[in-house]
Amino acid sequence: MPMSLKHAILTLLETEESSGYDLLKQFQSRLGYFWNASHQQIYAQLKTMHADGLIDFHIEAQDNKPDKKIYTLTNAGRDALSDWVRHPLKLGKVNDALLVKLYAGHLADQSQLLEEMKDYRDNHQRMLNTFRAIEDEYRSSTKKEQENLALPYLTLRRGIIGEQACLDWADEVIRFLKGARSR
Amino acid sequence: MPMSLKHAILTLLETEESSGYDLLKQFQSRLGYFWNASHQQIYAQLKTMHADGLIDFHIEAQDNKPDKKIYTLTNAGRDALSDWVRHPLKLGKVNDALLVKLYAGHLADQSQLLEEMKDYRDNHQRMLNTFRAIEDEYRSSTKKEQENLALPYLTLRRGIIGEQACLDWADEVIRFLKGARSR
DNA sequence: TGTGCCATGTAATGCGTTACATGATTGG
DNA sequence: CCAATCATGTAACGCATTACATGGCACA
Repeated sequence: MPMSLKHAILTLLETEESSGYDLLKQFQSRLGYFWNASHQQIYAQLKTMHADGLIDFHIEAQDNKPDKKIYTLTNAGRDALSDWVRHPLKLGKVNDALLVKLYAGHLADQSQLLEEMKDYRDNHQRMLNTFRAIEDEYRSSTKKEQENLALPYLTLRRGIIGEQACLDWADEVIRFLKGARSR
Repeated sequence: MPMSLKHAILTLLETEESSGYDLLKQFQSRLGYFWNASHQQIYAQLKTMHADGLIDFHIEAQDNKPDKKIYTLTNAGRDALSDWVRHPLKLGKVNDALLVKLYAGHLADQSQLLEEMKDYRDNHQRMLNTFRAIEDEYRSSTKKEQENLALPYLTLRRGIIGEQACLDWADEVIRFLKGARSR
């Protein structure tokens, strides 16, 4: 069982029919933590999934805007999704360029590294803030809604815990680099 | 500036000349946290890097073992590496299949999901134990050595903090899934 | 007039995975 | 005898990135 964009798209369509553009927006906004894809990738994937009979579409005309292709799951798509959910995954691979860079950090300016770490920290701080805002929204919703969104909420928690870990680590590194500079 | 295996290999060769197999072992063991690559990928990459003049090699014969191709950095390779280190990176993309699965978790058995989360937890616990063992080694080395390994140590810290975050999150999810089952 | 959003794509290239392939040695 | 480790690769395929392309609308 390979993992791919395919299953992420099936998952989103299972909840709500969408156009390629809608999917892109979902990835960019609230699902950014767990999956990212470019519009080119999404449109290409939708095309092959349609050819494979996993999804169907109809055209929706709009006023003052281009037409949309609204995709929906077929039965085959639904089957493929629940089949995938039932199979265990391999552990995700870690390929983190920043760590490679730090490992080779003696080749760079300390102050340059420090700048890069600060940027990294800022970016993750921003992500964390976004996630916390979504969490607040969730917490102030009705009990009924909280039950419905329990699983998505757990994925959000992954985002929050993960971003906090990024910040903690970044602070450690920044502290070190500042210390090293003063020597 | 794209990131790739190339820079990870340059980084390793900068410290120590190695064969493709040696590099593989380094990725698999202590560098597992920040970069992973298969042997096929590594051999292919070494070949193109050699063609591009970034590395050189000599053959080393061994008793009772196949010959090795020992690669070293060329000046061009060294330049390419320090050049790369000087340029800022984009943020890494998050594509986490487990989160997609959890998001679509209503399509699966709760007990199946629970099993998968437990496996996930075990795997990350194992990683954390490995990293902590390396950390203990580091902490019990001489001050001189600690200074030399300060940057690699920071990458190890990323591993430790990150794995701990995985465990914390996994526990949260497991607690939830157990609760849901009893309802 | 320019920037950005809406909405869709193609083409080329690069990166990663899976399967296939060889052949010797060591240890249970 | 079987499995694992050492050591190297090829070929086919799939997934991701970058560049290129179109065209209307809204807002400053």
